[in-house]
Amino acid sequence: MADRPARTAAESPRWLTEKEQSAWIGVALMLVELPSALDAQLERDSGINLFEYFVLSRLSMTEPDRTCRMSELRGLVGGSLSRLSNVVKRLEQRGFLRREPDPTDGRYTMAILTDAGMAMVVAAAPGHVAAVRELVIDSLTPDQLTALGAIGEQRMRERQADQRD
Amino acid sequence: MADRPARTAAESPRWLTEKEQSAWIGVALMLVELPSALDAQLERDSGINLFEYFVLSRLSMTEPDRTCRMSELRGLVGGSLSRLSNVVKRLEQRGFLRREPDPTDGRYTMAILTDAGMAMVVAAAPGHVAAVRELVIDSLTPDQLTALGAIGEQRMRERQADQRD
DNA sequence: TAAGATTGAGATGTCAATCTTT
DNA sequence: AAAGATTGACATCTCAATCTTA
Repeated sequence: MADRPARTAAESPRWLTEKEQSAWIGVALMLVELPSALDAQLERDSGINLFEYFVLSRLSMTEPDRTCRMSELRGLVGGSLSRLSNVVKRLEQRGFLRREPDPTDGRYTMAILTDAGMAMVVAAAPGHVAAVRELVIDSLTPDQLTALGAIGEQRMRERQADQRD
Repeated sequence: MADRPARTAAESPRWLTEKEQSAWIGVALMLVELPSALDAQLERDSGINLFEYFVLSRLSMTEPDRTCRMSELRGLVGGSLSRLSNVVKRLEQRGFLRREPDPTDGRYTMAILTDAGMAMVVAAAPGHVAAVRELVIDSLTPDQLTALGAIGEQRMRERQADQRD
């Protein structure tokens, strides 16, 4: 993911410094391991995966009626619209949310959290939060948390610009 | 992924504070978006995905002979051994590495980077490094980089303990 | 025609079961 | 029997093509 290949002469993009490289390798490992670990906890304890939880959780926070257009929801959870569409279909089949065309403009689809979906989020949250604490938050110093928060915010801002699908 | 569900009374695990929550949502978004973005660049420019690149890259750094047991390599790249096995099989079929049983102990499999594999890493690295800079490193302050590095390192240490498969 | 959303085919990841060597 | 590695079945993600409404 990072790392210069042994050594080569000609091409010189700005290689990573030692410090950058070791930081990046750590991040890369985190990218590989964190999702699996959080997936495993949720799957085991609640029967849903991380992305499904994230979708339900974000939807549960939309005011005032836990309802949201697919394209807005995509903005809240990241990833592609087709991925979201697949996941939402699965969640609908399991009764955690339902979809309705937007009365205002039939091109939009509204995703609406059901009571069962809300119950699922409420039931799954404690275990998930505990895992997030254990694997990430509680191992950070206040300064690190601040830094991470800033990184995250920036990421969220950049995301606005993107388009996929 | 984080976030308390509206509000509930009884169960009180240590919920995330406002600050923790927004930091975590940012990280969660990063977990969703970064791999796709890096995957896309590598796939487009070099025909391999992020995890494949990571495997080849880490193998290219093993001294002195770019050779490594599967189980050691798994430690270098994270993830499960079966995932690694699948990826290595694909990379072998494409000629980027080969596998041989360890002469010392037939239970081990050695993964050996071929010249073609080395050439692939060398060719793919500049574009990948540029993407890593653009999407991560260059948008961080020195403090943030330090923090991220610390998180990563810790992750690497914890990983040692894990066992999967 | 364009925007939003969905679908289907193919690639990849996961989990449990299996195989090989010790 | 145990360790290391692989396999196969199934779930999920991605990309391109399609469908619907405006």
